[in-house]
Amino acid sequence: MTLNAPNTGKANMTAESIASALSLAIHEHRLAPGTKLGEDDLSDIYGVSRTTVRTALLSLSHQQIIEIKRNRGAFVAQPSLIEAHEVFEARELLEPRTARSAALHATPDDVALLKDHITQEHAALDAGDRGRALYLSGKFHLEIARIAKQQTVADMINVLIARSSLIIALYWRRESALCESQAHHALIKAIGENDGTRSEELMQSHLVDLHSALNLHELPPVEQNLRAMLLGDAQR
Amino acid sequence: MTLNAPNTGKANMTAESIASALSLAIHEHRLAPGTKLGEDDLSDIYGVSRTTVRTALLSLSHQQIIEIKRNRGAFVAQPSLIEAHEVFEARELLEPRTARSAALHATPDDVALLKDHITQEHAALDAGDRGRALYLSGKFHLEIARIAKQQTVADMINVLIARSSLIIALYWRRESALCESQAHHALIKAIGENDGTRSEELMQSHLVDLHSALNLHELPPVEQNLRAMLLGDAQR
DNA sequence: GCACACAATATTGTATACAATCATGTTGTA
DNA sequence: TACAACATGATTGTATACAATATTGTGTGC
Repeated sequence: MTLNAPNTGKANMTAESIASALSLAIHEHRLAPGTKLGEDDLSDIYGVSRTTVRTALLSLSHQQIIEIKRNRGAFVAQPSLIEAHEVFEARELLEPRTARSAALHATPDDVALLKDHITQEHAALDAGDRGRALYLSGKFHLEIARIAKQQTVADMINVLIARSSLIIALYWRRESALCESQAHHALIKAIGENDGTRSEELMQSHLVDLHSALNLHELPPVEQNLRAMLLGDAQR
Repeated sequence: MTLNAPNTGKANMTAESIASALSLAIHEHRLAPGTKLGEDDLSDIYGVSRTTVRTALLSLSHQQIIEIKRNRGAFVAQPSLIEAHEVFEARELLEPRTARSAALHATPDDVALLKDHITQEHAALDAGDRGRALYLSGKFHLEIARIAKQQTVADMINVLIARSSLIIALYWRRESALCESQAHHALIKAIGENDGTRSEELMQSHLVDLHSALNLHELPPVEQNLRAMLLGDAQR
């Protein structure tokens, strides 16, 4: 298993850093939806007591990144198709107008930071690290909320982005990983020109685009997947 | 201190029920912003170990209802003025369009439920229980999100409502507690007529109205309050 | 008498121990 | 052989014990 976060196993592992490490691993699709997160395993891996692990898991469950089933343990969340739609609908409520606000607030430094983000994302893609590219792509959206100076909305978007990553793991249809790069470039341009209206429009259409790239008819939860795996695709 | 939730001190107190009890107490302004929530006190009150209390507190801190300061304990949150504006801005992003959606989904039963909510709220006001009336008023907004069948957005609104209650405790200006009753009645009417556009407009103006009822120049955090309490209002 | 340092106390943070629950493997019986 | 009841092991839930940190009280030196 690949849980090698930056400081795995080292000392000074707080509940927060463990939560971050797990969150990153899930973001980057190193941990698949449905994966069991045993407390003993994690306490061994990170060298802390189960108490600390449980705090971290509780934190992640509040972000709906993992699901804690009573007396059965923690599992990487498997958003249903309904939840998937809800998440993208929520993003469509929050992000377009946040992008407008960001465009009005953005300084040249902000724009440079966004460009740097895209550069890193491309570098990750070139290195074949799709997971990291996806993570950085999410951070791009979060950065826009930060520029808009709206921490409360940024926090909500952050959670929605994490859940989006799980949704993409389960329901993504398109093959090309580059498909959104154009949208992000156009957004940067509009934000750099302090064009609020255009930024809002671009964000809106970008999100609709992402939303429409979901495979709406796939049956995701493990049980159904098990069916498919055992009976072959014909039964789906 | 008045922490007498429905089943205070009784058996079968889970972390969740403790969190609910505390959340309700904060909602109803029985616990003021800044109040220290000592772990030993709570474990005595509810008859559980500190472990259970801590999970409850952690849950509330994730909703930003309380603030946990490392090595110093948990306190009822004291949103800053900036946060106050952010919370209402976020609500203005989410709730109007959710109200529209609710209007399109609403069944007669839903409308009856909303009316019942208002009746209860009036009853609480007549009984002089302003705290409970405020709580019910918040639940009214949450109910609309539920009718819209958007759990993800409903969860976010739920958190924002709780924080709004704290904000009202700190920054509320108006005297009349009835001021929003009209707005809620109008909303029910529009939703009952399945008039999405009007519902959205009404919710928007209702939120703007609430937002504008905040005292923008009040200095809230305890430190300043302490100054005021010790030096008198002249120093503010 | 005042400020600073130090000690005592109280409270939180973390680890460990025990209890409860669930999953699984075994055995007995029809 | 098939099924059910039971026993075993593993894993989570809760409580307690210990360590670390912050707060408060006291004393000493100037």
